[in-house]
Amino acid sequence: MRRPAGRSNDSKHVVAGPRSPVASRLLGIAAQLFWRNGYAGTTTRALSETLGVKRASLYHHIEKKEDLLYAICVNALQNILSRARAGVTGAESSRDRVEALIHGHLTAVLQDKSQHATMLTELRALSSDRRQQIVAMRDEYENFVEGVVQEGQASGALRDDLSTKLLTLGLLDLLNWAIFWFDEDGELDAKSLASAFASLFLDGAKAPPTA
Amino acid sequence: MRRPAGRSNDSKHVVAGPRSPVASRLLGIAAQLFWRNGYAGTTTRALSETLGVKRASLYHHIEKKEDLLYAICVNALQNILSRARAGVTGAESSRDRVEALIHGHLTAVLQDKSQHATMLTELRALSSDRRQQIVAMRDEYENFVEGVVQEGQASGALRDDLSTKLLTLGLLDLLNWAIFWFDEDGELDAKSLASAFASLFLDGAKAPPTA
DNA sequence: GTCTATAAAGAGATAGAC
DNA sequence: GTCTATCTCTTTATAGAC
Repeated sequence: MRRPAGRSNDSKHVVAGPRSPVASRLLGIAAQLFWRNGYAGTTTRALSETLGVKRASLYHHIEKKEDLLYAICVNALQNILSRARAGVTGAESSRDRVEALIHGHLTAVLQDKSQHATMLTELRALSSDRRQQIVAMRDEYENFVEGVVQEGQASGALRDDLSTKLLTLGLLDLLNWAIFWFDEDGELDAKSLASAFASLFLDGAKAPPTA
Repeated sequence: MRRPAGRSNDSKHVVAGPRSPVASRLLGIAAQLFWRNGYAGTTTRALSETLGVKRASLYHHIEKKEDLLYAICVNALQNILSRARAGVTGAESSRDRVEALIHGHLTAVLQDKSQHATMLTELRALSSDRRQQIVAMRDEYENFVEGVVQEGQASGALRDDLSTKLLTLGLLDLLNWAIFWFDEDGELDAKSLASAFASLFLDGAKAPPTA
C-alpha cells in the first residue's frame, strides 16, 4: 500500500485489497473509526479490536496506519469523480448537467459517509508526499465542478454576476457537508435530498413571485 | 477551567483567562494547532513549544489538555450566537433578517476560523459531559437560525415548498464550511463574501429571466 | 494469515525547587 | 508563574513461532 494509486488498473487493489475477510473489511472499519474519533484519535488497538484480530495481524495487510488513511482518500475521490462524471455526461442541457452533478455528488458521498468525511477532514494527517497526491485529485474534481459551472454561466443558464469560483465553492459547501447531518435511516433519502438541494441551489430560498 | 461556562458573568474568564501573557495567548494558539493537526494530533509538547514555555508550565493554566478544547468550543459558540442575534435584532424585514444572519454568522466564523473550525470538527474529543453541554449550545444556535427561516417562510419571504429544517441545514452548510477555503489575505473580504452568499442563498444560482 | 511477546518511542500529567 | 526531573501509561511497529 505504499505506492500512489494513480489511475492504473491496479487501483481496485488499493480499494478492496485481496478478498480475504479482514482485508475486505479493513478500509470500511478504518473509515468509520477515523470519522468517529479522528485519525490521530484512532489507535491500532481500536482497529484490531473492531476487526476481531490481534494488533500484530494488522501489519500483515498494511505497512503502517497511514496506509489506511491514504487508501480511504484515494477511494473516496475516485468514487465521487467517476459518479459525477457519469451523471454529467448523460445530461443534455446546462441546467440538467448541474442537477446531475448535484445528484451524483450527493449520492456518492451519502452512500459512504465515513470515507468521504475522512477524506475531507483528515487529509492533514497524511505525509506531505501523499497529501500532495490527494490534494491533486481533489483539485481535479473541483476543476471538473468548476467547468460545469463555467459552462452553465457561458450558456446563460447560471447567473454570471457572481464569479465562477464563488458559485463553485458555494455549491461544494452545500454538497460536501450534508455528510455531517444526513441520516440514512431518516425520512429523507439521498435522492430526495439531492432534488431539494438542486432546486435550492438553482432557484434560491426566496419565495417565487406570486404573479 | 473545570466548570461549565454557562452564561454567567465569569464567562469572560473562561475565554481569556487572567491577563498574564501565556494565559492570554493560550486559547488562540491551541485553536490554531487543533485546527491544523486535530485535537488528538496536537501534543502538549507542541503547545508549550509554540507558546515558548516548558510543558509543565501549561499545567499552571489548565488542569488538562481537554480544558482548552472545551473553552474554545464555548468561546466560539457564544461569539457566533451573540453576533447573529445582534445582527438580526436590528433588521426590519424578514429578508433583511436572513441577510443579517448570514452577515453575522460569516463575519464571526471568518474572523476566528481556528476556533470555529475546531468547534465544528473536534467536538467528539470532549468528555461526554462537556460534549453534551456544547451540543446543547450548538442546538440553541441552530434553533435560532431555524426560527429566522421559519419566520421568513411564514411571512412569505422564503419559499415553503422545502421544509424549514432543510432550508436551515442548507444555509448552515453554506455558512459553516467557508472556513475551509476562505483566505483572509485574498481579494474577497468577509463582508463581500457575506453579501454574495446572501444573494446566492436567497436568489439562487440560476440566471434571472431576461425579460 | 494470525498469534504471543516485546521493543522503542511518545504521550499526558505531577512533584517540588526556585 | 516557570522551571527540571520524572512517573506512568499508551502508542506504533517488529520478531519470530505456529
